[in-house]
Amino acid sequence: MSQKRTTPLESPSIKKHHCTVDVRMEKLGMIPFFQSLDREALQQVNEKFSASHFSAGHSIYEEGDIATLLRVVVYGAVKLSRFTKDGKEILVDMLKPGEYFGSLNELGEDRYSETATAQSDVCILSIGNREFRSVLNTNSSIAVSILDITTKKLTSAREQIHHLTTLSVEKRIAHILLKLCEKFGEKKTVGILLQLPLSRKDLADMTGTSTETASRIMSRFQQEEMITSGRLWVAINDKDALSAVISGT
Amino acid sequence: MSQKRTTPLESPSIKKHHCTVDVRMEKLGMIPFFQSLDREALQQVNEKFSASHFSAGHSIYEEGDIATLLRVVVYGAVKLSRFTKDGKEILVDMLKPGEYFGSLNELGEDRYSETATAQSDVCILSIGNREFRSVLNTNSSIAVSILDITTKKLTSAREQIHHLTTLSVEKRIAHILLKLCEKFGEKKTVGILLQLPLSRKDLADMTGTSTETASRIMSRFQQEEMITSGRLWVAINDKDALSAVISGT
DNA sequence: CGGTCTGTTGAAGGATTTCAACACTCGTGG
DNA sequence: CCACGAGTGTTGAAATCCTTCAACAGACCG
Repeated sequence: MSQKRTTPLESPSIKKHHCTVDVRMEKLGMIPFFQSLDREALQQVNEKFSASHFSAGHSIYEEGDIATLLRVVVYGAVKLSRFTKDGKEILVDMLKPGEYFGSLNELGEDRYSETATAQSDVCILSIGNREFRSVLNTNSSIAVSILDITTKKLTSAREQIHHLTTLSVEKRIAHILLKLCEKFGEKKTVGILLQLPLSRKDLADMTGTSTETASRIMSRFQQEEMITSGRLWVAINDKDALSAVISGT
Repeated sequence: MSQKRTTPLESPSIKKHHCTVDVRMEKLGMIPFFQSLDREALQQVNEKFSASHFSAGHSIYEEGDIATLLRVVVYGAVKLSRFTKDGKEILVDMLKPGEYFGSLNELGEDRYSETATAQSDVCILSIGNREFRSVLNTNSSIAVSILDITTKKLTSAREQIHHLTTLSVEKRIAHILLKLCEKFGEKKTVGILLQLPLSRKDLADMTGTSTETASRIMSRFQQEEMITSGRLWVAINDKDALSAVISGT
């Protein structure tokens, strides 16, 4: 077993031609809430979107900016987070291709309640808030579909609240690792690699703890061979053991 | 100033005739997401709902039950909460008349992710999940309206996560008091009375702390005359002072 | 007027944060 | 090509906020 730790993550380079009209159509069609549309309706919707790219670490919009666009991740991972006055970051959600974010507000401008950052290099489609609402109004199946997604996110947020108030930091980290595993996991020769750049600070911000505590716990997990981890990457070796950590005393 | 502390809350007795067809129509019309309907459409929707009553403290449904009904609070307050294995309760939301709860799932039964309890005596309207989805599909304005509400709840849940991970217990309690004040507050001779039965344990469960800590902090607030409180009731005297607690060091 | 539910207060103990110092990785420019 | 520096990860020790355990007081109900 090589101890050499070159980053095992996929190269995040984006080929610009990813966002030609045809590929956009294909991507839009893959998005859960557009799956009910036929090709013609999809084409109509497609014309209202415009594409943009951001490289890793760059901000897409910031908390407090006036919210006008609804966006969809086409490629890469987007991090949603909030900041305290003294600069501490709280990680709200981590999005993968097919998920929406940004403004879904009623007309009359609200402001973004969180900051969106490109976690890796990303490709984004966006549409004006106003236009999207007219799509929703003409197409109730899309509205219902987005409602379902939002309801699930609400349930998940409430689950997180539950965890924050009842579980120890160790269990919270075990849980978030399993959750990320389901969403971003990719089977490799040994274990399941999380296909996104993930620092100790990101983990800490997701579980509401300090970088140091997250580091200590990850070290322990690694010693017990549940995970393997290096600079900005994590692989899970033993899901069952992590589950056991959560249920244990 | 009388130190006598008889409960200043409104008598929670429900007159049964509250739920005659006419009154139901009136109540339904007041619910935010039905306001776009004309009288005829409202009547059609109304026929699909059925009414029920629960007295304070009784369970409406429990976490894990099969979820088939969507419900709307007509009168009183409903508490949504979750429980840990060892019985600790986490308060997820506190609902007032006009708010919906229960199942909003896709067909193919899911289970309730939380327990609903009558916080006071309550009157509830309910409708089958399946039927409600057909209402949504024929009436996109309702779907959009519910989507808006759910989006707001999601934002609010995320704000709570933010608070849980960055604020001290004292600040979290100050914050929840202000939030409850906006939702359930009623101006009285002195201060603003929260129009719902609210124990120290409820406050603790909302802010993710222990009953004792909540009690200590409420005592301090009362000593500093920001609030007045007795058995199962709280009145806020000085909102600005509570805000100051949140922003302070 | 006793029992139960709710609220209060003290003291000990524990989980986590904070402060501090150091090691490692990676990209960049000399 | 190597050295440097910034970003990231690790580890120890002290400090702190909060929980837990325990005992008791007051309010409400039958």
